[in-house]
Amino acid sequence: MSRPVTGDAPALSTAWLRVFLEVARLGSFTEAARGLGYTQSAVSRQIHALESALGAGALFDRLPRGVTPTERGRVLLPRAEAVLAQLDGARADLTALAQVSGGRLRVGAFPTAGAALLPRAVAAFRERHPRVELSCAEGLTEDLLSRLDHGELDLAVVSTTAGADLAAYDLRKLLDESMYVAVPAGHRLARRRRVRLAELAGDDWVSGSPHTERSLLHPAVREDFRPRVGYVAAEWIAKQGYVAAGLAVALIPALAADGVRPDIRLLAVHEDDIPPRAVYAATLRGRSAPAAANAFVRLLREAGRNGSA
Amino acid sequence: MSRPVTGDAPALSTAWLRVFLEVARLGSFTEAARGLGYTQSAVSRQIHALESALGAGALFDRLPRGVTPTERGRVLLPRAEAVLAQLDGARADLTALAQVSGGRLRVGAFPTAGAALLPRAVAAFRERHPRVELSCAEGLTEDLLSRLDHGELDLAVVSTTAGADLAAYDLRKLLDESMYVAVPAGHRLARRRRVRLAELAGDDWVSGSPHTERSLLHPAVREDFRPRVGYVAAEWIAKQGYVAAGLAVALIPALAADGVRPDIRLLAVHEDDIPPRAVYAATLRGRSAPAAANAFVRLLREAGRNGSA
DNA sequence: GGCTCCCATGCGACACTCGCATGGCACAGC
DNA sequence: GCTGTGCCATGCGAGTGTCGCATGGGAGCC
Repeated sequence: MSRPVTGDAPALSTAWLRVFLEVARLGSFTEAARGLGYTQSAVSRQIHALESALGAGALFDRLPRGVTPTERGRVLLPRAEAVLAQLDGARADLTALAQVSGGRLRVGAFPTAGAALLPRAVAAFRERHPRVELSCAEGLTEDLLSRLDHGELDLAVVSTTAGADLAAYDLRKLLDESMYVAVPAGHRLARRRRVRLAELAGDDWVSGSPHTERSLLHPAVREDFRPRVGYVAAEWIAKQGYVAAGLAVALIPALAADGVRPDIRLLAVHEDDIPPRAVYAATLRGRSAPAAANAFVRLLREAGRNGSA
Repeated sequence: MSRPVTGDAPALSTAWLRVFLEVARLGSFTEAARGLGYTQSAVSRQIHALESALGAGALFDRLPRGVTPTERGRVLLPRAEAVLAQLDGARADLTALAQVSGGRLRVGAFPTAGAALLPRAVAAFRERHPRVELSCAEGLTEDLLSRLDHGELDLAVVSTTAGADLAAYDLRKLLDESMYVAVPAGHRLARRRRVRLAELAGDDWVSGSPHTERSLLHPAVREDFRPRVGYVAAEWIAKQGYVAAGLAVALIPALAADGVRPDIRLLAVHEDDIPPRAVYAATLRGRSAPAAANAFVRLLREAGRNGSA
């Protein structure tokens, strides 16, 4: 009904095929046995087993001075070689996977990770495992997890912000991401290293959305801190413009803190005001991760340690 | 030193591969077991055996609701299919050989067989076994046997004339070939069916060679019959010319008796004068003949029975 | 005619694979 | 929250297969 081929044909051992090829090459059961570490009787039996598994008809003519393949044997020869070649190829493929010198890896990451974390890990991965086909995609955490579910991604770099159900995935923590406030170089707090958000209650804010619920400011809002969003800009490069011009201040995740323009200062936000976000590498729950994914996670952690987080 | 691949890798059973593919297709050990006629435990063990034969690393992730191939499993999938396809192909090749619907057959025959015996057998063979690649070569018996020895022929149609050592071959008798004397229609014995050669002692003969030792006349020469070779012609068509013109008589083997021109009569020679030549199909001693060769021999025998011999 | 070389086969030991039954794990439903 | 269900893993005993050892038989060579 379903499978077109491979009916109830008797199974056979690949050892038989190896013995078959060696016998054909050497023209002798005894010689082949010597070469393969078998007894002559074992070779004789294995050839007999192969002959009967393939149906009536001998594969070798037994001559007084060795053996010669019959017509059937000559026909089987290239097939047996192809079979063993495929098996060798399979083994090679698998060892390549184990040594992370083959296969592919599809990584997804939330946008901020693309600033420094991901590029660093990708660069290191490309250098160490150049033969792995690596592809990176950007997306929001929810979207990434969905693509993970659909088998479109092997690994997703996500953060705990969204309400997504991370418990349904295997997580490996990469880093805790703290938050900064970007202020213009001439700001009154510009010399400080750390601030409480209440100190900035009077400033105008530039944010990704006019509604704080949908922006980075969301976890910071409380009674004594209701930020006034004076400007809206989604891209960090635009936010920088407003900040540098002295019009507003802005929140910036630590992962995006690299390469900020020189006329802007970054002040660490107290973790009681905005708790650090955990950044995870997520894989499907219960699924064993590809070796390449494990190697990539290792490099992501390194990148997280070396970078500012 | 010699073989590049297939080191001492552990052997594996093709049954494991079939089970592997079925499990991958159905996503369940239990379902695969049902379809293949195994127990679930047997499937579990076979997959485990395959996994350990291919080195560390699982091929399936065991989930609460069935299994899913791991990366390794996905890589192995096409390889396993290729292996089983090659095995199916091998089986198909072998059954084609057994049913004489494939393979090749190289036949050699001595020249006279090409007159009628061989063409008839070839025609019948081509009709019944159109997918066998059949080739025919002509040659003298000694030459044919040599080519058989060198593996250039699968089957040789030979006769006992030459001093060749037929005992070194496997022979299957096709027919006993008697000899005829060709005489012009107006010859004094033209109405006879059988003659003794002594009755033709006074006639001129046309023969393939001026020396009787190297012609068909050789076995006929004795004290009371020393034929006078008046004309020499190698080709039977030329001999016919001399005979039809009333200039000479000629010996003709039964196999060449077909299609003789109407102004010539053929008289059977008494077998005491020239003993019948045995015609054999020869194959290498001890070598099992291809199925196509056996079929061809059968057709040769039929052709020999139906033709004039 | 004896010798040698090669493959086939009976024998006992060992390993493998099977089915049966049970156990463990995770999810679903009451 | 607990039990039921579905799925895979595994211990056990029986049957089969495969091995090495030893021997037998057939064909050529000296």
